[in-house]
Amino acid sequence: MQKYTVPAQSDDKTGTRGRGRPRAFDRETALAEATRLFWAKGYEATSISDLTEAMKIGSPSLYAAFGSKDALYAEALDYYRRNYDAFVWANFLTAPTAREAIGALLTDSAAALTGYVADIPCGCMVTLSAVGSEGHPELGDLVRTARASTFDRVKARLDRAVAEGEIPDSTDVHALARYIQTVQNGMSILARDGADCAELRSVADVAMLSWDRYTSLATRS
Amino acid sequence: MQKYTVPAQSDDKTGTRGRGRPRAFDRETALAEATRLFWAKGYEATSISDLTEAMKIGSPSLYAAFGSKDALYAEALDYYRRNYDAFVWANFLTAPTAREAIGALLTDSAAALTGYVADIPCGCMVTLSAVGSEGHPELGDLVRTARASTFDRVKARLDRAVAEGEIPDSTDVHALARYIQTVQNGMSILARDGADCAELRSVADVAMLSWDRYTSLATRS
DNA sequence: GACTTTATATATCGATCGATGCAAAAATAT
DNA sequence: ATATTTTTGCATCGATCGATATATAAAGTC
Repeated sequence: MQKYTVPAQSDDKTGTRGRGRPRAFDRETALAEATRLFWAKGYEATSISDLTEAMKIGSPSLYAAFGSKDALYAEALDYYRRNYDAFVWANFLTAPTAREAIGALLTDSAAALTGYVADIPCGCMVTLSAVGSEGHPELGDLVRTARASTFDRVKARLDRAVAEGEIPDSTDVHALARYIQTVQNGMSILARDGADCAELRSVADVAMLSWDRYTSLATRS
Repeated sequence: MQKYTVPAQSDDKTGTRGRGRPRAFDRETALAEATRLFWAKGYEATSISDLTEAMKIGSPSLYAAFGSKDALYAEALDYYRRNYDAFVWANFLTAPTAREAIGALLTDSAAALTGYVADIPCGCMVTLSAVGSEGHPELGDLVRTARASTFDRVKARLDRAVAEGEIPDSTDVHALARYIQTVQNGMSILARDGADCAELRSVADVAMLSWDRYTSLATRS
């Protein structure tokens, strides 16, 4: 049922000026290339020409397979989530305590955002996306929702920690979750500007000191 | 010596189809409008048409006065620095202790980045600028340098605090400064997504707990 | 092997991009 | 007043934007 297959390259060294259908393309591979391009350059700065060159297809194929630039970007965001979120969230989700979960989130973010774990662009595609500032309200909502999911996941974990008695009942989990989100967001910008993994790790270490202090305060106004 | 003046509006309700020179413009006012537009929408998403409309001038006037879109953006960055940096840095620079300086920086950032102190776009123009990701290396260097200045100012203040004995000699001021920079950067992204001043203030409060903990550790490996 | 379907490359669309030539009108000088 | 300079609005430039029409070659069907 898959519509786009790659038929063993069908060597197009024929003298016929390449017209028609000399080569098919793999949709997922093309989407991967588009994702990297959007990730590295952003939505506005990435043109259809850039995309077709990187995806090694013509623009009609792009539009037939993805519909529009907007729709392609939306699919790229989903591809990013499916393939790269685990780098940051895997250990968070399995950590036994909230402290270890948050620590893992920041530590793994330091590694992932600096390209330390794989050959990927620096910084988070979602965090650094400027889409939606004007002219693309739907995509703007999409990336804002994606950014909010970081907060939601962290806050849910903190709520659980309160329920389990790991941290005091009086803890302002909303403020603490916002703080974690802030630190992780900030790490993306530093990573984009060239900060390395060790530097972001030290930031994560310092950030966790607030956790210790905050969760050890028995009562708050 | 000023080249662009505004001659009391020279009411152009004349029947003559407005050709020629019906109105002069104030360069600084036009630059202010351009700055707001670049600030709110970013470099790529802001077109010359957007600019000329907001600045209420024709494109030839824009190019005569500023040279190019790149040059205008560079001037807008400078205008931003001249007019809005004080919101964030004024109390930092005059605070007697490093702790108060850092606290003021984060607190004032919370207010400034959310438009609490003036009718300005949310988030830092420099921090959120995606310029330089491709095609504009010179502007990219400019904004990266501007972003680095935050770190430089913070680190200089921390070095002074060490020299004055406010914080221990063994403090890793580089890591601490990077941490502060990270938090402030992250606040810009939250502000762009609609976080309000109170929320960012609570983030600043949590962030300062790391300061207290970090600077009270007598020895470090 | 001839016919139909599918998906591609070429070429190009109208719109808009950043950037200018030109003529007219305000400001200035004489 | 007249001439010169300055600076604008109008019109438009070539290039590129996102998106398509058309023609052609591969794959599928019989």
